[in-house]
Amino acid sequence: MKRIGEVALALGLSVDTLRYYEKIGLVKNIQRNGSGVRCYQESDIARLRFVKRAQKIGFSLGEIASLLNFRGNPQKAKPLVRELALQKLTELEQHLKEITALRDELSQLVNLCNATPEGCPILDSFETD
Amino acid sequence: MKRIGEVALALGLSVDTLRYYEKIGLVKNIQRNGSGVRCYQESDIARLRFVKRAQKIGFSLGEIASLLNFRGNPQKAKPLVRELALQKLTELEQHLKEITALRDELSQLVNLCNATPEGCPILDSFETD
DNA sequence: GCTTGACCTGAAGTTGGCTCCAAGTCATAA
DNA sequence: TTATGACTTGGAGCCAACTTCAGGTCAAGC
Repeated sequence: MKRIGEVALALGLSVDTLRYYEKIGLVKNIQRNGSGVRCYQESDIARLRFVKRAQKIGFSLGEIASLLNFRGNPQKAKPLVRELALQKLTELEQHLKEITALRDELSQLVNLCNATPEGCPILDSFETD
Repeated sequence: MKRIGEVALALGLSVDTLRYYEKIGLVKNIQRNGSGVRCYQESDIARLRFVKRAQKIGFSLGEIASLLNFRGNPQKAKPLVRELALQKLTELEQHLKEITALRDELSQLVNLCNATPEGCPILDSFETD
């Protein structure tokens, strides 16, 4: 039965973020004490850890909401979760390719810049087709 | 002397984007005809191509504005541009590392999922510390 | 003369994930 | 008893890079 400040500290989230997660329905039915103060149960905190971990993997809060809904029914969930994970994996691979290409191109420009005594080959490269 | 629609089509940008670029000062002093219609000169279009190319390299519009200002003075610009490019390169490398780590972790989860006949190891992985 | 379509403007809305604010309640410590 | 500090709320603000909207002008074609 932790209060919001303790939970925030424990999880490395801000209290505003915790309230925001509640507002968008990512965590639900947080108990309140007589004064209206949120009292997080262990299960709520586990849910929040789930959110954090899934977010770190690259899922959006919307996708995490889906994952959390799947959680109630693991048998039904398996293929759906697998599909979501595969799709996310594809996105990451694509993202990776694009960034690698950018990195290589920029790296080449910087090398060129080192090798060129005057003028600015980086700016020049933007000028020509 | 092209009109905004032609330029948009030629560059693969929307007319709204072109007007937006003008609003934020990324392109300046676009001529107008008697009716107030924008008339883009070749130099304006070159500038826009510069913007597109720099954006593709991963520079933000703000950074591109700086680059464009440098352009007037290539000698002075060189070290500044080099520094900006190096910094961007570092960012890209960092980004690359993070995404690779995510990719690997998710990939492992999907493999585990393939190898596990029942239950959902992906969801399970979010549950435990 | 009327319609169509491209253009104009300033302002507001969108996205995701927070972050901050003002104004108020409540329990505890000095 | 009063001051502190953690909590409450609804709502606004933030970021980038657009996108959409409402309402208006203008030139060309039928």
